[in-house]
Amino acid sequence: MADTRTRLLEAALETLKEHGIAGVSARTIAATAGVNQALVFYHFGSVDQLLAAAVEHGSQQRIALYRARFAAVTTLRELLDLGRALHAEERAEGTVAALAQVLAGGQTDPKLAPATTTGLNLWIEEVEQALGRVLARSPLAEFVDVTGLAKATAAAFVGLELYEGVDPDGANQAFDALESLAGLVTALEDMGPVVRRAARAKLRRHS
Amino acid sequence: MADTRTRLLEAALETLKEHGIAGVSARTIAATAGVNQALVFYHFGSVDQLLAAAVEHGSQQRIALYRARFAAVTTLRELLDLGRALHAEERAEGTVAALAQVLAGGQTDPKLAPATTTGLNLWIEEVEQALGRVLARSPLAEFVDVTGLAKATAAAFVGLELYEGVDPDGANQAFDALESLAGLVTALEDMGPVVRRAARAKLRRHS
DNA sequence: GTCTATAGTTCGATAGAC
DNA sequence: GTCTATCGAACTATAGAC
Repeated sequence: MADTRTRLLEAALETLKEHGIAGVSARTIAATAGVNQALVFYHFGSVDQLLAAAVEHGSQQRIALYRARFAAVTTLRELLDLGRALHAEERAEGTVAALAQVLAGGQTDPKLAPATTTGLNLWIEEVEQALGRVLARSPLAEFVDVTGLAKATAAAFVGLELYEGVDPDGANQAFDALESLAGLVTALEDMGPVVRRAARAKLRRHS
Repeated sequence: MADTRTRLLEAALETLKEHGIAGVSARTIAATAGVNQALVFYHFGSVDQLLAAAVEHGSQQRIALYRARFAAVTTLRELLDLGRALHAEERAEGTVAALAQVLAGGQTDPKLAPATTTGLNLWIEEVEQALGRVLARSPLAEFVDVTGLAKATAAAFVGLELYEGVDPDGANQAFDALESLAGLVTALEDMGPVVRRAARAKLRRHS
């Protein structure tokens, strides 16, 4: 059994997943952790600060588990497969769900916003590095900002996570569509130099 | 000045935007509407039911304003331009922000989930029809499920809206990257039949 | 249909015993 | 470091006057 501080951090994540940002309180978190309510304020000062710390703690914990798998990605298809596996595992575990809840809370609570950004950036960094490797040899890297694409990917990922919470079938359909869309990009990647030159010329004209 | 019922619906959206799902209550909404707190329960039975009604009300109101512009879209670039304009207008108005808040609340509140799905589906339908027109003449329509892609687009859109709330610069960067990515698809669209055949063959092999 | 008043609950946060 | 006890505030929901 971990120390009280750690138990509160993990209870905060569990409570966010179970009751949402509107349902967390010092009392509900402490009950989940099996400790007294006053300890939330002793260790973290306020509920907000506990939530902020919990999101950073959780993101770091989870990303450490995925780092090796991110590093092993070399193709777009592998990246997409990892994304879908990650989605399934994180949905069961709940860290991304908790992140999504504080992201919603951070819209109006200035104390929650920076913690959310920090937690999101941890994911974005991993996606960015994998995406950079994957796109390095494709015509895309020339015209698409990889950092921006990583941010869009992470934001979209959270949006899909929230969507799945209210419409699981729709979310599955969405993931399937994205998968076949990625197939098209892979196809473009594999094309010969003639086609790539043509694509490049077209891209220049459009950008 | 509208009737009390309508004022409560609009006050609920305003309060969701201003204070988030964790900050709405019969009292805060009634205060925004300038009416007594008890009227929330008289007209809607509970706060949850008011929120559910407000989201559907808001989505219908806003989509009616955009329907003509969605119908005018014929190319992917036009669709993306509309998406970015819509993003800016809705961010100022706040309906999508309110939808995102009940989406977060709907993860754990069974009374909120169906209303969120209904509200989201209104947007998805518009995107789906425009997307169907845009992709009809491209090789994409053969391999990508348009309905699924519309759902992914809407979910990603909400995710980006939430991301913008905590990191505006990052969100802008994400939108720019998506824009240049769409340029690549446009380029593929414009390619000659030879290239399209090659792409088609590749896609078959990968799917 | 709108208001006041109120019951009963839960909340954040602190003081103080151990 | 952890607990009990507690204050003051905000909350949902209802009863009842107008």
